Amino acid sequence: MSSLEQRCAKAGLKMTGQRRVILKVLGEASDHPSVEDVYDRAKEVDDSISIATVYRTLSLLDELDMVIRHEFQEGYSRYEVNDEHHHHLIDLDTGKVVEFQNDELEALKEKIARDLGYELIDHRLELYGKKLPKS
Amino acid sequence: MSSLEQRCAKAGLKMTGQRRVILKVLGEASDHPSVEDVYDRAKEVDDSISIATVYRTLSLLDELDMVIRHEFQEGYSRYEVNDEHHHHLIDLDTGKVVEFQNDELEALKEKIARDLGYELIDHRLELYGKKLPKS
DNA sequence: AATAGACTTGCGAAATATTCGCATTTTATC
DNA sequence: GATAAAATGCGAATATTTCGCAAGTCTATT
Repeated sequence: MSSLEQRCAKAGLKMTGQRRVILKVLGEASDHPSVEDVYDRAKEVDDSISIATVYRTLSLLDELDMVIRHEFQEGYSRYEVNDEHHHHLIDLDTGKVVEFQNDELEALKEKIARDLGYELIDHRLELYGKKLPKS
Repeated sequence: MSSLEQRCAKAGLKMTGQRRVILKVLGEASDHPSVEDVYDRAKEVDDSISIATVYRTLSLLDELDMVIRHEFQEGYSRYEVNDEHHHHLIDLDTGKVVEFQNDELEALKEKIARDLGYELIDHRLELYGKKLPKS
């Protein structure tokens, strides 16, 4: 049983064939698949799966905080498994997504929120850039 | 002629009654109106205006960099005039949007992008928080 | 291993947000 | 004022996501 399946069980979700497939797809994805992407990959394993189930499952996983839903200004959502905290830099020429993490940034965000009188619950940061010529 | 109208003229856009109304609505907004909001406010001035025109105008203004389009994870877009650079903290209890600016943050973002080998073209940062009890 | 009952699924329809085609109107320019 | 290009309104089309419901499946309990 995968770690994702365990977390689902702990949340009281029934482990159906469709959910197992979707969790497998998510666990194996190294990109940030859209709902359609997840649907396509899941269909390769179980052709009978419906896109409504993919939507419903991803919503559930999002509520459980097991995945992160992104809206990279494309008009649709992309998902990734929520394990290590990080942010994204989107290459404006290729669409490639680079992940990064920065402790100084984390501290600064906390401080900004606190200074505004707020407890920081969540946040999102996206950088959009173009590749620099190698120097 | 408002400053927004001037910028439109400079871009070669024709100044129609509808555009004038939409620009006025945007210029007077102190919140972050959705397309529907802009449409409603514009209709109070000119009842014949169509929502398609509002969509088209906002898209144009976005391309011209005269407005900023936000997607605060609500399933629709909100707009604001692009004057002073700033970011947003969204109050999770009330939905209120607090604007802020932080130079240290700006410098850090530039540095992160550069270290990853990218020129920073654009970025977005949103903090989501809950109000701290006054101490 | 049969059963109950709640949960889940697939399907198509519906809801939402946004874009588009096209005939008509308006604008800026001459 | 005539002209060409641009903009508008309308309704239809698209795209993404949600929903209702009948049928199927899972888990716990006999």
